Amino acid sequence: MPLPSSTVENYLKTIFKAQSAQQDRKRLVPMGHLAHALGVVPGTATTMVKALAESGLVDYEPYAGVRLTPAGEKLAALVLRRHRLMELFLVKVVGMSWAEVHDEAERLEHAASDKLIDRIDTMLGCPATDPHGDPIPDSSGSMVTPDYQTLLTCPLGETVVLTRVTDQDATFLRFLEGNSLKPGQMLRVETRDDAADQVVVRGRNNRQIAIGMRAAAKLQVVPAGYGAEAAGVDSPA
Amino acid sequence: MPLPSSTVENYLKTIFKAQSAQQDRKRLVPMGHLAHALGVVPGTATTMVKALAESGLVDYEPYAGVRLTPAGEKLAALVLRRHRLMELFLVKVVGMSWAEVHDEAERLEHAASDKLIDRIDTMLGCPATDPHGDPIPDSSGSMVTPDYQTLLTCPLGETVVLTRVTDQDATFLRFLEGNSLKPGQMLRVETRDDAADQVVVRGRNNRQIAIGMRAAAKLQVVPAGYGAEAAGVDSPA
DNA sequence: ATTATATTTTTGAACAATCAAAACCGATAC
DNA sequence: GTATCGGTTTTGATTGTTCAAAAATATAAT
Ligand SMILES: [Mn+2]
Ligand SMILES: [Mn+2]
Ligand SMILES: [Mn+2]
Ligand SMILES: [Mn+2]
Repeated sequence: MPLPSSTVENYLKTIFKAQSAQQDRKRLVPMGHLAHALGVVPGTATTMVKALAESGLVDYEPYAGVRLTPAGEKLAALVLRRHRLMELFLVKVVGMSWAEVHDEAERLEHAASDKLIDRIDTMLGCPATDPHGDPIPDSSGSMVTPDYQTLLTCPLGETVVLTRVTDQDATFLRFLEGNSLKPGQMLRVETRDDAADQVVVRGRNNRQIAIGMRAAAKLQVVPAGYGAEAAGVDSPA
Repeated sequence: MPLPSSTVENYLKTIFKAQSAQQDRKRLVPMGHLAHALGVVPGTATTMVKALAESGLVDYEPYAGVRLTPAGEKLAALVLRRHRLMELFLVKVVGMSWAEVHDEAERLEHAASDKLIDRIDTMLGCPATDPHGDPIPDSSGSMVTPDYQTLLTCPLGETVVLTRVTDQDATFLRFLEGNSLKPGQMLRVETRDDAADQVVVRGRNNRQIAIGMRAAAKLQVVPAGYGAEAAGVDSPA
C-alpha cells in the first residue's frame, strides 16, 4: 500500500487513455497496445500488469488483455488531472508554449503534491479543459469526455469551433499554432478530397488552410454557438 | 553517461551541502554523516559512493570519506539551483507558504527541465537567494556562500538584518513566520543568557521575542545597512 | 601493546523494472 | 483437422537501489 511509483502511474494512465479511446470503454486493452504505448517490450508489460492485478488496480485476462478496476480508474484519473492542470498552468502562468508543456507535465505529474495541484486548480479557476482541449478530471476523479466530431466528420460549410487536438507532438502543435488552429478558434470546412488526401478549412481572418486527412482527424470540433461554452472553449473570437 | 537518476542527484546534493557546512570545504565527508543525511544505512551509502566514484563524480577514500570532483560539484550545484529557484517560485508565484515549499521542491527539483528552470529564473528576475535566504547558484553552477554571523555570535545591541535560516523544518519555519522572523527583517539582540539557554531579540514593531540558543544559531544575520542589498535582502523595512 | 568502541565495509539477499529470446496460445487459412 | 502466424507469456538474466548482519578497520582508552 505504499504510494504508487511513477511507473505504476504511467501504466494506469496509459490503460485509462487506451480504454477511453476505444468506443466500448469496458473492453480489454491488448497487451501489445499497452506495451507499444509505454515503449517497453510485451513481456515487460505482462509482468507489470500481473503485479497491478495483484494490487487490485486492474483486471487481467491472459491472452485477452487488461482493464482498470474502479480503484485503478480513480488513480489513473487523478494522474491525468495532475498532468492536464500542470499543462494549463505551464501555459497560462509560466508562459510556456502549448507545444512543449506535454513533455514537461509528463514528469511533473509524478512529483507534484495534491496540495500544489489544488493550489494550481484554484489559481486557474477550476478549468474544465487543458491547453489541447482535453477534459480535466475533478478532484474526485470523475470526468466527462464528450464525443466530438472531427474535421473529417463534421458537416461541410457550417461554422464550427475547434475544441480539442488529439496529438501532443510538438512539431504538429507548432504547425497548428502557426495557422491559428488552437481550441476556441472558429472554422469552416470548405472541401474534402479523398483522392488528394486533403481537407481545406477557412480559419482566422478568412485564411484558407489545407491539411491532410490524417491530421484533420486529430482536430475535434463542435457546431458554432452550441455547447461551446459548456465544452470549455475560452475565447470564441 | 545516461542522465543522473534522482537518487544520484540526491547523493551529490547531500555531499555538496555537507562539504559547504564544514569550515574547510575540501575535507572528506564521512560515510556515516552522508548515510544519516540521506536516511539510508551506511552500507548503502558505501555501495552508492563507489559507483559515483566509478563515474568520476566523487573522490572516495575508504574509511576516510567522500568529496565531490569538479564534475560532481557542478552537477550538485545545478540540482541546488533547481531546488532553490523552485522554492522561490512556489512562494512568489504560486503563493505557497515558505514552510511547505522545501518538501515540494525536494521532488520537483528532479522533474523540472532546464527550460522550465530558466523560464522561472527569468520570471523572478534572476534572484540571488531563495525564501530561506539560501544562495541560488547561477546556470553555470557557481555560487557565493557568504559567511554570516548568527544571533548567537553577532554583537549585542546593534541592529542587524536577518538574512538566512538554516533549518527547513516546517514547524520551525511556521514559528518564525508567526514572529515575523523572515529574511529581510531588522532585529536587535537584547540579551543572551547561557544558563537559561535564551536569546532575547527585539523585532518587528519593537516586539520582544525569546528563543533558545539552538534556534538562535540557525538564524544568520548581517549588520544593518551593510551589504544587505548585496546579500539579496528584499525589503529591509 | 592490548583492548574496547565506533565507524565502515563486505556479503548475501531482496525488490522494482527492464530486456532478449524461447516457448506458448489462439484465431485464422487451408 | 492440421498448419501457420501474430500476439502473448515464460524464462533467465541485468541494472539500480536498498537492507540486515557479519567482518574488517581505525581510533581512543587502558
Ligand atoms: Mn499532455
Ligand atoms: Mn494536454
Ligand atoms: Mn529547501
Ligand atoms: Mn530553501
